[in-house]
Amino acid sequence: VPSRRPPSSRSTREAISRREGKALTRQALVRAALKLLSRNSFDSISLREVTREAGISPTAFYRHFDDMEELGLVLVEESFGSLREMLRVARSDPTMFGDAINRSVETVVIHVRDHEDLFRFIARERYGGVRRLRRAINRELQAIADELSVDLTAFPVIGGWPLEDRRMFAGMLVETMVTTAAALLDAPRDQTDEIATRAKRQLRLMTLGVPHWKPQHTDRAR
Amino acid sequence: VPSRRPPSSRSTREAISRREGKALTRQALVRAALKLLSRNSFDSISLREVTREAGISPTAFYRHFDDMEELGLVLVEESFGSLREMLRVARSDPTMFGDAINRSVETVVIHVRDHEDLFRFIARERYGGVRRLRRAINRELQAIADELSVDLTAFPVIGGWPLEDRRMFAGMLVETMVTTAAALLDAPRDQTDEIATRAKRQLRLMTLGVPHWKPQHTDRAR
DNA sequence: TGTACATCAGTGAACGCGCGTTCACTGATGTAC
DNA sequence: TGTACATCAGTGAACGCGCGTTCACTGATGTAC
Repeated sequence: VPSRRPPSSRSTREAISRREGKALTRQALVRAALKLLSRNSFDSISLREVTREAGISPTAFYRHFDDMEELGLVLVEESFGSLREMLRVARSDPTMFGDAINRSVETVVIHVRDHEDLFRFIARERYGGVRRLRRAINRELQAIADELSVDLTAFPVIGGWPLEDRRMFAGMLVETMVTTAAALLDAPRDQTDEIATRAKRQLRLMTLGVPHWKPQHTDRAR
Repeated sequence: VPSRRPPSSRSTREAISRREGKALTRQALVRAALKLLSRNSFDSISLREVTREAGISPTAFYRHFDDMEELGLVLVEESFGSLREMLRVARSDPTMFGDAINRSVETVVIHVRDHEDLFRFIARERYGGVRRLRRAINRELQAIADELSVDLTAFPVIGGWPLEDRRMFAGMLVETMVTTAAALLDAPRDQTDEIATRAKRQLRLMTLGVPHWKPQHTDRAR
């Protein structure tokens, strides 16, 4: 009668605490779900598929999540955790050269290739069939756009815009990045450059409009 | 033992040919699928659900489609059929006033409200879990963008751009429209104006960049 | 126009299958003394 | 340090259910004469 430790057991026989083991299994469930999500959408994968992929019995699932929807929300959290970390690193990476547009697009290209499952999940479920996931994802994207709108204060012309205008522009940038990521995921590798170039040109055109934009008056009383 | 004509039988007792009856049932299946798709994504709805919603037995499904995927592809075809018809009418509607941006956004707002299921299907399955549907939808969107890039020749500055540049711009416009439609569908009614205004401002900013864009040389030899 | 036969959109029963969830359980890890 | 007990992550059997698909069928519509 087998009943040993977690499915993703370390090859070395390190002593492993119950807490650590549980965390490992949970991670296995999350990774299993992300993997399955690259083929299907969230509301069509089953609890049993996830546990099978993670290497545990279906019933053990309930030790970690109440139901699939809760797993989905954790997926959103963890995906955006990774994404924010990437952005944080990218912002302060001194080895990146070139202007902001080229840098940003290249960053997206690299990270999409390195974390396909994660980006696919976000792109797919953003408009997917599960309301709470859509909400959670759009909330996170909005938060990223809001942070970006603060960063924009450091840029020449746009830095002087009122918050609301910077927010609009940040929204366009984030939107372009997400669309580009989705396009990269669905296209063969040899179209990578084409898609990246297209994104750069689109961003360039947007920035060309910036100096000619008349910021809206900050007359709060509408 | 009942075995009468189609589920969506005309209330009046008009004579109905076999061919017409079959077409009606097929339409009922398409409409049923679109309706179910507003709650779930395509790869999570079942053949039996669709037939139940359409009011026929599960087995009759096979008189119309080989399987669900075929129904999905028909859904794409018919959805874009309607969409193109809307665009055609919108382009030639003499009762629409205002500049192109306001007109376009207002057109999207009106049609999204009138055909929620249709737009939701396109937005949802564009990045959804069924490869062939994604492909089909993106092909159609590309075709719409291409048509638009021809229409753009009629506009002041942009009309002189080379095709490739107009295509890029048309792509941005279509993308903005799709995103706006998706946002409208997922937001409560009282945010309609806010979303529409945002779209108009984004489009305005893009067009401000146009006069300052340096069209790429048409040196075909790269 | 009437009759005999062909077509075929729709039916209901049946199948084997994977699903989510419950249950009582096991046995290693953790803790109290 | 050793012992006795508690905890709890994971197990396998079992359940009822909806699924996709097959099959032989029915009876109104369509067609040939």
